[in-house]
Amino acid sequence: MKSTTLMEVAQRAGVSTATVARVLKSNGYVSNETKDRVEAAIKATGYRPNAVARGLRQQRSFTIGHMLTAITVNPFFVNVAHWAEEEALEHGYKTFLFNHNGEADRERRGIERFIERRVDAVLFTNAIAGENIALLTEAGIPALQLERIRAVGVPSIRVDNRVGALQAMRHLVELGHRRIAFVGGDHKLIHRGESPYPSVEQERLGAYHEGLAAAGIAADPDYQRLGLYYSIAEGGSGIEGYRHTMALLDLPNRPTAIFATCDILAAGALQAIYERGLRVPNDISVVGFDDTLAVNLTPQLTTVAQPMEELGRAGFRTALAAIEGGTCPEVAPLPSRLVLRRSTAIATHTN
Amino acid sequence: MKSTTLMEVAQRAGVSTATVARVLKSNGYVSNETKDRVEAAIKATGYRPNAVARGLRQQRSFTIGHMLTAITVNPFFVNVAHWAEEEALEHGYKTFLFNHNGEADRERRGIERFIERRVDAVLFTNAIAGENIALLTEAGIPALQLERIRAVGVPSIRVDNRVGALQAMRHLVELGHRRIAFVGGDHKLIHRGESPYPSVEQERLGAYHEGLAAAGIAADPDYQRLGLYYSIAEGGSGIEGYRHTMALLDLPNRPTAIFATCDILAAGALQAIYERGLRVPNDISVVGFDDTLAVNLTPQLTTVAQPMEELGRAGFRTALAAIEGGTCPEVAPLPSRLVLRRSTAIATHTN
DNA sequence: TTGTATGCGTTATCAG
DNA sequence: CTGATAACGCATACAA
Repeated sequence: MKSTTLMEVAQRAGVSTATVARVLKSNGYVSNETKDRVEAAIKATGYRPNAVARGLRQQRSFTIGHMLTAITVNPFFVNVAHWAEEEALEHGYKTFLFNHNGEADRERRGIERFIERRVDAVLFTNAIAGENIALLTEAGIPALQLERIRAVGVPSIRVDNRVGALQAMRHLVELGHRRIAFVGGDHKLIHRGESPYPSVEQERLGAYHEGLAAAGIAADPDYQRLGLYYSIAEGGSGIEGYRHTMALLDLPNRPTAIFATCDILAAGALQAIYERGLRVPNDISVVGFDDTLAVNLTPQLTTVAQPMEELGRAGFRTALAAIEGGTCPEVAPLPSRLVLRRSTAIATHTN
Repeated sequence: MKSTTLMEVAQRAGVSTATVARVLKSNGYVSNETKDRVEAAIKATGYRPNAVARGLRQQRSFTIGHMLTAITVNPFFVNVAHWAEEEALEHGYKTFLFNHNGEADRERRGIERFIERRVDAVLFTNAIAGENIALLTEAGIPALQLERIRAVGVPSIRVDNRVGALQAMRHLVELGHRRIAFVGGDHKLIHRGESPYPSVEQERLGAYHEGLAAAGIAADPDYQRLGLYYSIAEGGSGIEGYRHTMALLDLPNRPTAIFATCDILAAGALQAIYERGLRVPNDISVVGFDDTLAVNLTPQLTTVAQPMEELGRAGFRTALAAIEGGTCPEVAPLPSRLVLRRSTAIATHTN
């Protein structure tokens, strides 16, 4: 059953395709009488515009590509993708997703697909390699990096990790904690490419030290555990956080609070603590980062929320501005913020 | 920077567009000499086929639509979507996603978008309304229901919920549990439309009773809690499971095991149990369903895994068969299976 | 083995 | 106010 075309509608209404197009876009002059006839014909035939033909004609597909790290591994990515899609929808756009799984080669292939599909712009959450982004630039397709900067000169929307992390530290300090551990990403392992800004990892670790210093607490290297957030190959479980936490609990003077800078890491931490027969938050407090798994963990996790909705929405809007305006507007970093739940409490055993 | 066209490649190679097309699709006869010239021209110009133009010409967009309930709420949906996308990729296809959030009206609008984009087929995980699917059929676009059947006469790939659920029940019984509670979806609240098959909820509840009967255990209505899995409006937290579990724990003779037929429900159950100061699995065992949140919960959850990868992959393959063969092949129900982790143990306090 | 020509469904320009 | 007509980039039937 072939779908109706403009031509068929025109014939049925006894007008030309140009006239049908005019009533469809409600621009240009059309007499009310013919307009009614055309609208009747449209209804009668169940005509639906062909976006493919329009894309070819207008040299614009009303489609963007969204390159993601691994949508099934960290819920952060689904959320950003979802809200970008939602914003796109409201502007007549659809998005294509692609997961590079941390492999530069896959990222390149994904970008090639995007180019073939003639997407009007590409969002990266997160990019891997600058030379891949360059493929887009060569093709005249605007690119925008969300959250993490992997290539200089490519526009981006960053997150202010510092505000939220500082709130978390202040919160713990106010609860009387002084032995606060940090479980987070290792800048050297995670950061790629170059950037004029500090990496996400540097920001979070920096805020940890800043918070410590503000409270007059000396940093204890034993309390600082750096590594990967999760292994994509291992399916994204919290095993990394589990291992770090076990090591922390084995310390002669174990921490009374743990700041894990990813909910997945925090999930592993909670498992380790539980296994040791300790209770959160009575024996030890835990703060996460992202606000993804948080509500589903036991106990519900106090965590630093990332602005995932705004990241996605602003991401699309900015890309659209680049498509239409030719230039990509600057966007101020989006703030993170602490969300209080049930995994933090007044410090006990503080010596 | 406009992208190169076949025409430009042809001119550069001193041949016609037809010849370039021939070497591109490596069909038809092309002399080695011209083939080399054309390939050189392709490389030199950085030519990339225009999928939009091809789509118009071939009356095939190499794109499918995937209608989802709510991708950010239940990780089940991301996983199915991801694997369908992955399989699609391997066949030169891309997918468009759309979340209807449980609203029939949104589903209709999403389908209209799919039709305008001229997708070659649509996957539903899960459909809401049969009359919406009919829009596709009228447009000559194959539709396929995954996991849940909401419309008769529309092809589907189902999951055998019974096998896995029976394994779970047998597992609990073997551990000595006799007071086993069921926390799950209410067929009357969740099932929509009509189907020749029992609903997912009926299958799971049926297996519960079957497992009970096989062990010679009388079903206790107090142990059976039915409702929604989660509220999309409430952001998909495990609050439903939390409430049911609290009620179960208040019972004079509380259960020693809970079979929650969704990991989100189980997450809420774990929170309730924790809040009451009981330990899983020592004081009470918990089994979930889906294998989504399971690895990240505390303790890691024993759960009935759904075949999400196969559902997605088989979903796309079957849709492709429908696109190319005109008819949609039957697919046998995909099995679910129990995955053992750390939330189940030998029953204590069994009177 | 290669080239020519036509049309896929729109939109946009131009003339009437 | 309306209608012809020409692309958009590609694939294919048909000629040569």
